[in-house]
Amino acid sequence: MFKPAKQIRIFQDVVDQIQDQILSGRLKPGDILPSERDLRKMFEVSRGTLREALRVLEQKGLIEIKLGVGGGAVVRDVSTDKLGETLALLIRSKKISLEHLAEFRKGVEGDITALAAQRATDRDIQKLEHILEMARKYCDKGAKFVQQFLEVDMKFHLTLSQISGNPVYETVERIVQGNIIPYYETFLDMEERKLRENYDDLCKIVKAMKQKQPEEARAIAREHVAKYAAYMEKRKAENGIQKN
Amino acid sequence: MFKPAKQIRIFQDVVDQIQDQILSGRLKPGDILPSERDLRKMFEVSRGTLREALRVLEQKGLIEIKLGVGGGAVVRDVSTDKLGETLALLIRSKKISLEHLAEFRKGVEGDITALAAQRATDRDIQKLEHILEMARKYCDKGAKFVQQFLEVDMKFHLTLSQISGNPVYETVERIVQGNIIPYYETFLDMEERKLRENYDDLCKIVKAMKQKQPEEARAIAREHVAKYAAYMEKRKAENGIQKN
DNA sequence: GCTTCGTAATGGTATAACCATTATAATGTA
DNA sequence: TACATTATAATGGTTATACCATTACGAAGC
Repeated sequence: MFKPAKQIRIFQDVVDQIQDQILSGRLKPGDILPSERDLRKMFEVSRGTLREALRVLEQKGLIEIKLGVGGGAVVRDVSTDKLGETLALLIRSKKISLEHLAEFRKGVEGDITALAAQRATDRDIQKLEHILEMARKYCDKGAKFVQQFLEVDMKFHLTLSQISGNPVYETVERIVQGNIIPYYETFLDMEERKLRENYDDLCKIVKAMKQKQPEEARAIAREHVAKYAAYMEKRKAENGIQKN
Repeated sequence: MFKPAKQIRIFQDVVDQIQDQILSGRLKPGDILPSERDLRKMFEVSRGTLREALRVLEQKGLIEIKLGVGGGAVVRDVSTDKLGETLALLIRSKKISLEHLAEFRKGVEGDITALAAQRATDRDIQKLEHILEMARKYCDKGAKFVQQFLEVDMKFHLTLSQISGNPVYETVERIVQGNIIPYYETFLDMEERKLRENYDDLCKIVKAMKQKQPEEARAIAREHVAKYAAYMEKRKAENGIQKN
């Protein structure tokens, strides 16, 4: 019937107030909040309580703290970093396996590619072809440049997600890549044949996009991801056996 | 060449130590950490510093604090709650629109349904048919039971994500639903005809699943979501005009 | 055997002091 | 004058201590 008359935790009230100011846009990225000692007076709380509130806001990714004179809490642009961090926690705690993530990526990458194929401008295609050129360069240089090749491959897919025009896909792509890559990076000794195969896939995707065939592009992208995941899984298994 | 000799922020070291214990499984969900005063002594830090560390861990969703005797920091099961909260921040800060989220959902829901169609056991189908029954009940009762019907619809899709066998999809489904529903709930006056149409879609999905036709199921699911989103967008627009 | 109430453990808050870092201004030097 | 050096003060980071609020548990009383 009634709500408790007061907040149980004062610092939570401080968090809410500052967060509202940021999300409503009254505090913009780059703005610097008053010093802890000044804020303390405004909110009429102790410095410890205020600092607990700042820790929460910092952890939420809404502010970052700078030291020294003129330092303080700087309002950040709300970003997707924290989403990635939380996902990493889920992976580390074995709630989510890399196989599951790879399967998810297969679907998402397909959707992204199909959308991109529908919406790509000539300029977008040019951008992709430029990336393809770089990919080819590293591909020709042989197996020693796997690292660089894979970075370009990453860039390719990230660009596709941008072309899709949907920030959700862009975010998801970033998060998934950021969490899959580090785990696979141990097995970077990809054969040159595989590299070439990978490169050919990318070319086919761009070709399908040019011909405005979204479903064709989707199918290639799905296969592309599936092949990559399967190969990495194989290597992982081999490596696991070696360890015993 | 060299890293700084010490952590700049002591509480961060405390956070890392406790987090490692949790993620490695040495601290399990339900375990209670020593009291602040005891932890303070173990880490050899002040209580304020320790509390800042606890705030960070709490915000990460790794612990929750209980008051009173026998209270303290209880280790939580690493969950997906925080992912949803962060996404909510992105929506509130206008980085992501509901249209974008709906488009994303269309793709994901399709993938989920296709996977579920491949992997559903007889028991899974039974579960879905039981949900369908409830949906039909509310559907027959007419437009006054929209709220209940939509809850069942939600349950249906969540169950599909479970059947898919991939926790990533389950997580994504939960997050997306948790963020789309509240924004649409304002326009709950759905017509009975729409309700029936919605119900028919669900039936068709189950039918396709029974016949082991994943691609058919995918197509229906995609259309289903698209229709729903379009309808809600229409209502939102109407409502927006009324407000002027 | 049940209720009531006191007690102690524990998280939440406040205050005051000091340390570490850093931008800026003051000072010194070529 | 121009540049390097040093002092100063602002600001976040940490510590110590005390007190308040909440809550489980057991003792006292009915």
